[in-house]
Amino acid sequence: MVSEATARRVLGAAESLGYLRNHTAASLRTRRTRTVGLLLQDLSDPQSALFARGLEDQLATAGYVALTGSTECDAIRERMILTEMRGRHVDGLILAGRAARASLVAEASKIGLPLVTAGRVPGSSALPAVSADLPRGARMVVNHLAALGHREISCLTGPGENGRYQEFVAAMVARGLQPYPRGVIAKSLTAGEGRRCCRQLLAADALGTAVIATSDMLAAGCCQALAEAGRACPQDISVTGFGDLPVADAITPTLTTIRLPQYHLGLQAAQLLLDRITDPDSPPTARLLAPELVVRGSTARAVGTVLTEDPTHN
Amino acid sequence: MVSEATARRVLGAAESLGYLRNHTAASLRTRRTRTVGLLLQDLSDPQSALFARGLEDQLATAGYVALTGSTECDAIRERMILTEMRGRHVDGLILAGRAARASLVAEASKIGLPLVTAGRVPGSSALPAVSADLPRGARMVVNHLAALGHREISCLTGPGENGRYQEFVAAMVARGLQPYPRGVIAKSLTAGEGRRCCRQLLAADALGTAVIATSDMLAAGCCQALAEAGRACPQDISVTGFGDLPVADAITPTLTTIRLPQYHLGLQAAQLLLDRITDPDSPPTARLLAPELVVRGSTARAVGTVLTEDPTHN
DNA sequence: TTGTAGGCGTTATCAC
DNA sequence: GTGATAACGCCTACAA
Repeated sequence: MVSEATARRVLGAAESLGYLRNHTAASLRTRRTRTVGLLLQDLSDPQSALFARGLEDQLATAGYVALTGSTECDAIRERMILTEMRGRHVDGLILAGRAARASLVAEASKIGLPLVTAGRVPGSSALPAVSADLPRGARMVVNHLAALGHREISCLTGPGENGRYQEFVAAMVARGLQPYPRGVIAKSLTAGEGRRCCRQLLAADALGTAVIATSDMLAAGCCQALAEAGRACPQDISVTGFGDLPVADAITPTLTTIRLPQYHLGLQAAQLLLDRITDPDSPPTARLLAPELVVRGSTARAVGTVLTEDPTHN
Repeated sequence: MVSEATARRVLGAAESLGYLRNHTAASLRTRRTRTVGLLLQDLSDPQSALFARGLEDQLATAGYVALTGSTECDAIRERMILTEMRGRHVDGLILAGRAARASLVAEASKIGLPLVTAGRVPGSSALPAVSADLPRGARMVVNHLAALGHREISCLTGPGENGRYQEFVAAMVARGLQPYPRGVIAKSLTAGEGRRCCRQLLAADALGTAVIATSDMLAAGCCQALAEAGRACPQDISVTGFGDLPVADAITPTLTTIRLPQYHLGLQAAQLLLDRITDPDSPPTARLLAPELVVRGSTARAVGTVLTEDPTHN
């Protein structure tokens, strides 16, 4: 109706005159706020923050912003946050990580808003979902250790990491190994707990030649316990982590671990939600993102072993 | 005009009927969105995330939410984020950490919105501000080391940490010490760079009996370099960090460091902004929050020294 | 005190 | 195509 160039000129002039479209009024009229709600357990968790940053970046490309609510997996908080977001008429919701527990997913679904879950193992639900390929990550670790000649591998896990632990067990079984001994369970995902559990395994002489920890913090604690016990890592015992937190590169020895694509998960979650908002009837795609094996200094050949395969190949 | 109890009953009934006040319409009418903008360098930085979480919690108590924008200290991004937030009619702005550089503060001020800066050393500006008491943190570290008998103390710093470094120098001078030798400057705040710089100091035999690092990550790298060089920490050399990141508790030895009250800074920043929104003419208070010395395993008495004062007292 | 109408700034519709 | 007009849902001022 009017040439592209002219349109631009007008818009430019408007802007230089200080005009800014009133987003609030537009939202009221169009019933779209270009705002989405992000529910996660705790924004201050570094992995969550990385996810949130990815989300922010992708949403920004479409003129969207996120409202973040930390649920702490508490029903009261969840209720309040959901109410707040409904009142603010968000265009969609993202449930990330542990916050995406069944009860919340159910409650959020009832609202009838586009919904995406992130970082949860895709279940039976027919929701769009993004998550890291945990089974694959577990296989990468197990294959790496197995290729280094490790046969007696213990496993250290903690609260909320049972999914990861199960994947490790499955990967070991697939490789003809079995956890040695049964997994040890920390009370929290802290270095202190990793240290304590590792000491316990040491005392029982039940470490094997390698320890798989289901999170980097536990692995870091493990390395501390080994150091204080005078056991050399990786010469005597190999240790692996999971997550590739900043800590992985900062401990001695540097930690071999699996890098989870948190930032990328954020990008993808945003895109999936934007797609859903644009076309609510689009099929609920699930996206699985590949993790990455980062080989550093905490893994080495099992003592008295000859290499038969490439430990960096998966 | 109507009794409190009745009002409650009506509101309760309304809610149970599924009524929710339309926030958008209310905002249009009242010209208040109960939304504030948070500009920081990078939401995925764990310290920033902790701050953002504090902000979120405090804002929530007043029915406010935050829109977060990661500026990366890039002028283009800053402009876009500011425009977006103006368009969305945020009620106020918070500039946190490195994002609060002079040019942005100036540009944001022009908007004429309530403004609070956080995590920057309070300058001459007449803006409300919250920040950690860096000079005090530096004194705590220096006093701790001095009380342990350390006299030859080297200092390791990195990009963006010059303020902290200056505080350390001042604290040392105040204690009658001088940095030994001049501070070494890492190219980034990573363990790798800390390792590299520490190796350099080791090679030049210029470490002294203690190393002050201006961030935990550099300190962690330092510990790695010492371990690989066979120098015992803390028996031969003490190391201190700054920040109390998760890594501080996960390395060997555990790191003596200064805990910065990031979460609390977030709470306070939110409160200051809410005050300013309620009464724009209130005086621009500046709030200084006390850091905390966390003594762990990386500091010990300097060799051949007798304790003359309590190193945990400040 | 109680009720009602007008307007916040957009956008979408509907005549022309 | 183009231009006027109503409506989004709430708040507030003013009239009854």
